[in-house]
Amino acid sequence: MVTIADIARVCGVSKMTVSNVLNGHDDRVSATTKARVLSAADELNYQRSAAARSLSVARSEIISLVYYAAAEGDLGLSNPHDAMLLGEIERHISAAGKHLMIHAATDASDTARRLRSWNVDGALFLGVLADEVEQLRRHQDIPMVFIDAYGEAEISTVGPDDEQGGYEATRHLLAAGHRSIAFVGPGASSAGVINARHSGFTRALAEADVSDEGTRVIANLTFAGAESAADDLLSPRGRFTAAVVTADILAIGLIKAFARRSIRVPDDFSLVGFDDLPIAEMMIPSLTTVRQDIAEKARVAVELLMEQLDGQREPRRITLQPLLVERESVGEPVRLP
Amino acid sequence: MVTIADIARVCGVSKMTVSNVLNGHDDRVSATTKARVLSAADELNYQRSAAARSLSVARSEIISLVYYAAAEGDLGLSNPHDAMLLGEIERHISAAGKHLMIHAATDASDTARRLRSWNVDGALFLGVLADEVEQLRRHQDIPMVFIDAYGEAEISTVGPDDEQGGYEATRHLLAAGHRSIAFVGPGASSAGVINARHSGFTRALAEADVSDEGTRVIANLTFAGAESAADDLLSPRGRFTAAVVTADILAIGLIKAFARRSIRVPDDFSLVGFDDLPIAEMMIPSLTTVRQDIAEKARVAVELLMEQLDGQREPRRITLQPLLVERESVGEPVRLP
DNA sequence: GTGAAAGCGCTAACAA
DNA sequence: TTGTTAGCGCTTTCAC
Repeated sequence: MVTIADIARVCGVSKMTVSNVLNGHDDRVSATTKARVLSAADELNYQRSAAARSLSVARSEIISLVYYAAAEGDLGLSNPHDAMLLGEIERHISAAGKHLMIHAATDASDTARRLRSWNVDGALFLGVLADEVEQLRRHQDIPMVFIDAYGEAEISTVGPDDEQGGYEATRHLLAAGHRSIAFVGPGASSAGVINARHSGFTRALAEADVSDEGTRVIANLTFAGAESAADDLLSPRGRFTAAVVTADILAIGLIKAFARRSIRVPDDFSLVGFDDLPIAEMMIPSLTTVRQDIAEKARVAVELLMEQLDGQREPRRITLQPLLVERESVGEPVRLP
Repeated sequence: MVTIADIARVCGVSKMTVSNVLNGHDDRVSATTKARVLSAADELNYQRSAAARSLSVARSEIISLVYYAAAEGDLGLSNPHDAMLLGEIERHISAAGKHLMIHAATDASDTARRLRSWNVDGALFLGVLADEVEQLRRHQDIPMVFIDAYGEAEISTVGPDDEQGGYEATRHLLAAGHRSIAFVGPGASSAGVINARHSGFTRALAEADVSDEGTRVIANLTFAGAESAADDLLSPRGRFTAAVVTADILAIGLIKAFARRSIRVPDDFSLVGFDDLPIAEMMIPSLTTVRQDIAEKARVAVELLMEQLDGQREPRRITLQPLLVERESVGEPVRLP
């Protein structure tokens, strides 16, 4: 391994001079020695040791991305949304000259330990758990930004305006003439995202003077979940003519489950999804859905983090406007026989 | 920040003793002091500095996952396959007590630089580029495992047996009675994966005494790509009755494009995909496809890497057996009018 | 403009 | 069983 000592020897200067050159402290070194050092560094293919630097300046230039994986062998990172987000985040972190570590976490203290271990400069959190933030902060008070998180804590967050998304999805169905609209999503235990979307749903119904009684249908984000939700939606037959579905993947499952029951979308039943996954466009029928701008979300998340790294202390909460993408899964209401 | 010096002071022992305790060098320390040190460490909420340790032992416990993102704003990590793989890899790396850094890379020397910077213990490569390995190794000779990579280089690799996959997909169509079968995938410039699958395709056709002349159809993995491929497949009408498609996502696009042209799958045309994405099952029709066991791939990749970290020098090439998952997208051949 | 000394937190090697 | 010394590669401080 080649160190600044090697360069110093080659150039006949001290380590300090080399260090100054390499760090751009131009005022402390003559132009000629600078050139000499630089070319020697290049010659020797020098690469600064991040660990050594980190140790001596007490900054690591590492950003951690922490995502929460439910304990049960469930791989937290398994959907296109997360993948795209991660890819975008990596770009911005790299562009800022920093390094990205990722890890799944199940509990806050373990997470804090790992962040401290590398003296991570800042962390991005993906998923739930905003309320564990205090516990985290107690151990490790570094800049943190929470993505798609809900909670009361005083933290920087980025996420879609889910209430508005739920509202717009519902308005769209109402505008198409639907009055018997279900809200399909994971159960109560789940994250605030769902609740926010549900609030928007409720608001839209209220505005239209439509009751929301008995409209909430629980469905897990699995095939089986879609199957059983389909049964719920269709019994009794004609109970609902449309549904706001909290995830495209679930809407897709529903379309499938409906097909098994000879219910066609949108002819017999209308659906609005959430996310606008790449496949939403490719489905038959293609999915009308509420889009999140993932690239924008990543950009803002990193920006908020950098802001804090630059000294900004007050947390900021950014909500991104959702966009309703109209495609083929919404039609006029039909009463089934 | 609390260091071993703090613990040493509290316990009235030397730093060395603390270090020994913390590293489990039980033979060098009495049970009682060990207990004292341990409880003090716990008390003070001590966390070892990874940077300091890395510096002193010349090992970082960092594994890098490098994936290649084409230059053009294309986010390398955007599909479920990569996301799931990444999630699984993280699990294994974490379980092994190591840390995972990820970064997109466009050229080998940049990549090498970053690996050296953190003195990364080993690296996993996702995607192409196996042939740049020599260039990488020249700069940084650490354990490396290439996932889904093709090339001549002497390296450890994990990947599906694509030739076999292509073979089985084609056999399946032949068995269903098809004789006019196309092979649809990205162009020649693309990775070896495609070529391997194509070899399997050719082999199956040859065995069945079917000519493969003019059977290769080029299609980019985009919507537009699927559209134009659909045109190619259907002109002249009836040229093909089935296709082996090198990616589920492309097969899905094709189904859609076909639908626009009133061609139904599998009634009018049969398709076999590759990957078995989660949505493959959810499509209408659900997709017959060649599955890769992603979790297994991740497991093996990490295993190969650990092997090398443990001193194993000869590279190993592991191919994973593909599994043809029969679903609804293959039917009997029909000559279109 | 340049350099020497000290120290970041840790551990390997050697003494005691 | 425990402690001392030295050093990993870098930067900060202060002197020249």
